Amino acid sequence: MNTKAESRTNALGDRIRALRKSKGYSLRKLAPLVGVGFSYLSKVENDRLDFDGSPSESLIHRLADVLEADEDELLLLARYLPQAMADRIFEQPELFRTLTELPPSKLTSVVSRIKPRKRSPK
Amino acid sequence: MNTKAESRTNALGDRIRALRKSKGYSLRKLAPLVGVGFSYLSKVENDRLDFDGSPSESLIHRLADVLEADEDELLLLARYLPQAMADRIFEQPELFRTLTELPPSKLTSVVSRIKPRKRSPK
DNA sequence: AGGCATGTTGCCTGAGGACTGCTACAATCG
DNA sequence: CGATTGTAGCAGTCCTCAGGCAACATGCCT
Repeated sequence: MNTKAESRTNALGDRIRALRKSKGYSLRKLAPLVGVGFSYLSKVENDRLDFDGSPSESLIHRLADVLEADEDELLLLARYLPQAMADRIFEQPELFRTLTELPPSKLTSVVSRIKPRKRSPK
Repeated sequence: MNTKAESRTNALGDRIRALRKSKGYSLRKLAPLVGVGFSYLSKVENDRLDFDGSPSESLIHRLADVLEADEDELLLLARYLPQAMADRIFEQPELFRTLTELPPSKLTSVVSRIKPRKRSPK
């Protein structure tokens, strides 16, 4: 009943919109800078693409570039694997299989041991 | 100078061929069981697809099925992320970013601490 | 030798993805 | 008010992917 469209949280679009606004760009301004039409950008931000899926990886790339954002963050929101991550994963697959099989809580604790930082309250 | 074709080690094709032979299938026997033409299978095994890339995820799936192989293993060889892994990664992206940024040796040691040993025969 | 099963390769095509490029419309604002 | 902005629909384009097909080579068996 819901291929996507309604109800889906849409983190990517929201993030892009926020970035765009923070730069003071309108859709019509930004579009040519990343080489697409403004109406397409609108659809991206609202997660209203004709088909089901994300915009191309290369568009994400250009957006990160122009909006001076963290490319990997955007890639992940669009459900693309950043290159560096992909390399590591496919290089040591079993290792990551082990990790993904861990219960989330344990995984989190393991990582927090490695990397102390990362807290919530500001 | 080398889009791919030559020199690439081709782990996926080799693995599929091994599995196929171990089941005593010829290309022509196996092909209909996974719903593709035998010549396409040959290309898959030899990594001679027209373009650069892997066969479809769904073909990998059917191959794992028919050949009674570990699906995730094949998916990873074909550079597809197994669903479970993808879910975890996109669910907790920063966590995996941290992990992939670790030097390989450290990552390995961390994991081996979690999972004692992959070791040993029954 | 012939025949047949097997594997390899090059060209071809159909479907779908990633957009373009309009157009029209509603809301906002200065 | 007019100008700017965002939303939406839809036809049409271009390209890549995934696989099909026919022809070819090679081996093996009696």
